[in-house]
Amino acid sequence: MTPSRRTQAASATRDAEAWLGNLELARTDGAAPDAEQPFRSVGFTISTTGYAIARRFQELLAPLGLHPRELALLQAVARDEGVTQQAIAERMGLFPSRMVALVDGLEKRRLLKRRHNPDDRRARALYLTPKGHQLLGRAFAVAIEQEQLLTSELTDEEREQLLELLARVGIHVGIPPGVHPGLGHAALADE
Amino acid sequence: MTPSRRTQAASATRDAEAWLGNLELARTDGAAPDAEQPFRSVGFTISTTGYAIARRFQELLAPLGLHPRELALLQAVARDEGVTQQAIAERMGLFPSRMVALVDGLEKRRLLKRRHNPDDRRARALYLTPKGHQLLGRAFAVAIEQEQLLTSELTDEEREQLLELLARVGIHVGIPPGVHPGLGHAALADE
DNA sequence: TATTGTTATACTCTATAACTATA
DNA sequence: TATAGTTATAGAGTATAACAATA
Repeated sequence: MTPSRRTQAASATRDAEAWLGNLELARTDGAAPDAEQPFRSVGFTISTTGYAIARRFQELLAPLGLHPRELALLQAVARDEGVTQQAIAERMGLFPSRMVALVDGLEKRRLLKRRHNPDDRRARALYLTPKGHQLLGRAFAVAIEQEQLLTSELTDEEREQLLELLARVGIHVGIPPGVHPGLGHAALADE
Repeated sequence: MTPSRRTQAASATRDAEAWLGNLELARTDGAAPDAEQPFRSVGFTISTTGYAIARRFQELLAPLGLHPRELALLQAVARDEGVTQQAIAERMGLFPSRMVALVDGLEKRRLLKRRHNPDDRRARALYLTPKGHQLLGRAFAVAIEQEQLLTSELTDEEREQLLELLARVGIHVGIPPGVHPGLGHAALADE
């Protein structure tokens, strides 16, 4: 049933790596890894689940012709029309040279456009086109749909509690307690 | 205070990407992204937290000269001494050609060694050296230390509940309910 | 003829450095 | 002289294909 090992790979969308996905931790007391009672690590579980979610989201986004990174850029522009490329590059933790290619691609597809900043003709201000706004809306719909699926097994209370517990864990890896949109990721981005 | 944008990058260990780390979702009802009440997405939060955990783990592992992928390999061999490269490659979702480089590196460092399988002289059986066993032990110690830090703010009950809630979310992205060590990641690895 | 492991090659992605046009 | 954006280049990392030894 397993296809030949030479062809099998071609189909896989095996992009990054499953992070800790292949790692199975021993029990806390240091017993042998194959001990009877399995120890489920919180870190491992969050990491694995988070990877699977991100990956699925990327798949859901693909039909729109959008990579998560592109969506992030579109959203950053929508939130703050007229920002310069550099400002966004800094906010997203990208190199200026990467920004160029990223913006090029979206501009070619008429999702956003560059204009010269009249005050400083070196700088390029970014704006979404109507088509960009529309696609952004569709991408949000996808995200919201996934979110609803993910939480479909949870009551509102459980959902809140999950977020609260995650926050208490996240503190130890540099995720600020009150994750406000627009500020949340900054700490992550620059170490 | 910000260093020149030309030099700043050199220091960054900005490896993969922050997945959904830059993505901030709108509210469920589709209101404007900058609406007053922030909506915290479960998918976004798990993904971001999991990425930060994996990344921190990678940093903690670096002083041992070990990449998570190498640790995964060492552990797979420890769990099943004498396995062939191909068996492990399949289990870890790696291409045979990638396995070669991976094993080469670890063998050069005397952490494991290849032997010819007497039954089938094409196949190479993998074994850990004592040094490999020792390093694996140290890596586990690091993992356990991180796990303890991550859960230091949680009671045992809360920890169990967090795992339970995560499992209920994970079902929707293909993570099997009872994540037994040794089986857990398989579904993820080959789509 | 098929299979294990290997080597060689091509391709993608990202980081660094050099360049231009403005300031 | 410094800065925003761009282009060009080099370096990882990874997938594909060709190959040698063995079955």
